[in-house]
Amino acid sequence: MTVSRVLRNRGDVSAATREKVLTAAKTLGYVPNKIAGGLASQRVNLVAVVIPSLSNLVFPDVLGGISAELDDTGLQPVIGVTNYSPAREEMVLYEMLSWRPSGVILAGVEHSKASRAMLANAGIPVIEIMDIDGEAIDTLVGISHIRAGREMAARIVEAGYRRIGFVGTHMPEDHRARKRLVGFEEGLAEAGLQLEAREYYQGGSSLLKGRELTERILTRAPDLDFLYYSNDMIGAGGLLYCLEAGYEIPNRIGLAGFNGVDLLDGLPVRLTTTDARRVEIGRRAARLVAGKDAMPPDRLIALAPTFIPGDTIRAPAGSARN
Amino acid sequence: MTVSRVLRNRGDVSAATREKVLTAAKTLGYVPNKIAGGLASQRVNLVAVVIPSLSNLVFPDVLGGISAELDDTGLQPVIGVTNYSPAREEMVLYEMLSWRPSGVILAGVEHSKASRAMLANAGIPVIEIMDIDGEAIDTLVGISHIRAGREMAARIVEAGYRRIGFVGTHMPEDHRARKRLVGFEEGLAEAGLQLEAREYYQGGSSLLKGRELTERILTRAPDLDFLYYSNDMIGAGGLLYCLEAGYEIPNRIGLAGFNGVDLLDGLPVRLTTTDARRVEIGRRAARLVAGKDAMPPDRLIALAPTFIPGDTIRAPAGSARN
DNA sequence: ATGAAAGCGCTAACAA
DNA sequence: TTGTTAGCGCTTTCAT
Repeated sequence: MTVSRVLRNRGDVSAATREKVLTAAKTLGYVPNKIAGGLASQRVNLVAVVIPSLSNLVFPDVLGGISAELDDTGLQPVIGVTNYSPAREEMVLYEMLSWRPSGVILAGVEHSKASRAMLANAGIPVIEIMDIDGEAIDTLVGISHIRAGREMAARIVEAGYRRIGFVGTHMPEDHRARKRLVGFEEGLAEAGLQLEAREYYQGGSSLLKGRELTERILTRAPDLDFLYYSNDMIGAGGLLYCLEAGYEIPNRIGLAGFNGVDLLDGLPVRLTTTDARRVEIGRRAARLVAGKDAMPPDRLIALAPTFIPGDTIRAPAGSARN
Repeated sequence: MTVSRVLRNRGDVSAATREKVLTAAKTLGYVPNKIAGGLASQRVNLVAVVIPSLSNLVFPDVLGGISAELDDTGLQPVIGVTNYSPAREEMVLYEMLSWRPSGVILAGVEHSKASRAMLANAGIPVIEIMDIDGEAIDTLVGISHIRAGREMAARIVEAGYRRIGFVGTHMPEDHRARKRLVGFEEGLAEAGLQLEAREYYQGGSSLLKGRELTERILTRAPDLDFLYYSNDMIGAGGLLYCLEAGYEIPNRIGLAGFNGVDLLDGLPVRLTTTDARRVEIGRRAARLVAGKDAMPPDRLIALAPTFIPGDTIRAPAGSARN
């Protein structure tokens, strides 16, 4: 009926009736039923966004990018959280797809067979974000974490460090952290080096974890001259520990994290890290599902992880000191 | 038809046909259409959760509580973000209510008239969380931020501090931060004191902001002996600044934040703060919408903000030192 | 234990 | 420019 036309600004409606309908709707407190609308039109203005965690500082940034880019499109993000569990991811996807969203944005390229099948058959754009080291279901937007790890290794070696340790999460399902470590070790190997020590932890990242792990690894392997952390939060904890313990940074020991979170900008010393391009990844993914950008012909948008020097790594050997 | 019965484990279905349907569904990659289902049944397993921000460390915790408690109920949270804008909140609510969720959980008690009307007429449980200083639409779950501010003032005065400054956000729409300050000033007034200086900032909280503001306020008012921050993140930044600047903490100057985020646990010195009971608030709200708990007769679940002593406040005058 | 049929509140196509 | 009508894919009720 005409009401529908008015509420959706569709078709020709006289200004008079338009006005009438609008005021009637307002006074009645009418809220249209999108369930019926969606059923009738076979279209729904929702974009499913599936991420592993909200407490990880990384994902709010991605969501920010998505949300900013979706804002003027009439599309609405719907967020699902998997807690890094493939089984949960499958459930969440099933739930979300049963609402027939107009697109899916999900973190990572590792998914259960059933999840992949669901997504491939959904008949909607599926953008896998954050990580491009893997096989796309539809389209990938992200950085190579292998490359990020490898590049950091190169910088560290170049700066003259030789006895290098790693501190990171032991979550088999955090594939991006795992790939960074793989790339990192490859990078070291190219220079004829290998990791001297590793320290793993479970659960969320916090300054405290970073401290504890750093103390532990330096107790076990006191002659380490560099520590690579799997994220900035534990890296910052390690940094605080080293400062207190009196290590001279970056000469006696260097440190690097990963992500480039600006929350931590005010630390006593700026932590060396890699910007994971989180906001940009969110934006690009959203632009694709919104149809603002055309799908890339090779189904891939690869961004470059960006090295952030900070103060916890020496200048490369042979370079001018500033 | 029978298929529907199987997929929802309803009614009597023979094990044989049941099996048949299930395998057929799996091989076809069938995903039921909840839009149609929702329209037919007039029920939908979604709970709308509306919060101001995701980058604020507070809300992921609340969401964690909600999600944990909803997990075994078949209900799914759908998250909407308002960026502290009442207009956006109205839009988000409109969108969400048009999907006829089975409940709404939203942060704060300040909403536009239209928002209140929508929610009141939705005919579903509406739980306003975080803040109980205001008029409920339906039911409130949270802490009194006025009380939180007032109690912190009492502790500070009791510990013998007298020249007190405040560092906080200047967001007119962050009502909880505003109320804490109101309560704080009331608390000071009861002791015959008033704030000696204030420093406001805009935008997100970070360590760096905390540093800068602290330097600024201490430059303007060098004889302050206590700083109350509107959250832990800027409090931590201030703490780092004071440590570096050589202030003796907590004797020369004391510091306190708000929230009790454990992300920051590993700071060189533990920041005095107030636990805002975020996870518990999320849990209780979720239990209400899920029907696990009965609605409280007085439409209010008031939790107590919990003082966390930390190391940045002196022991109360006259108490035994430990 | 299974099938048949009505109808949820809209949209889209068509008629007036 | 406005009104009419037939579904959208399920759930619910009733009949078998």
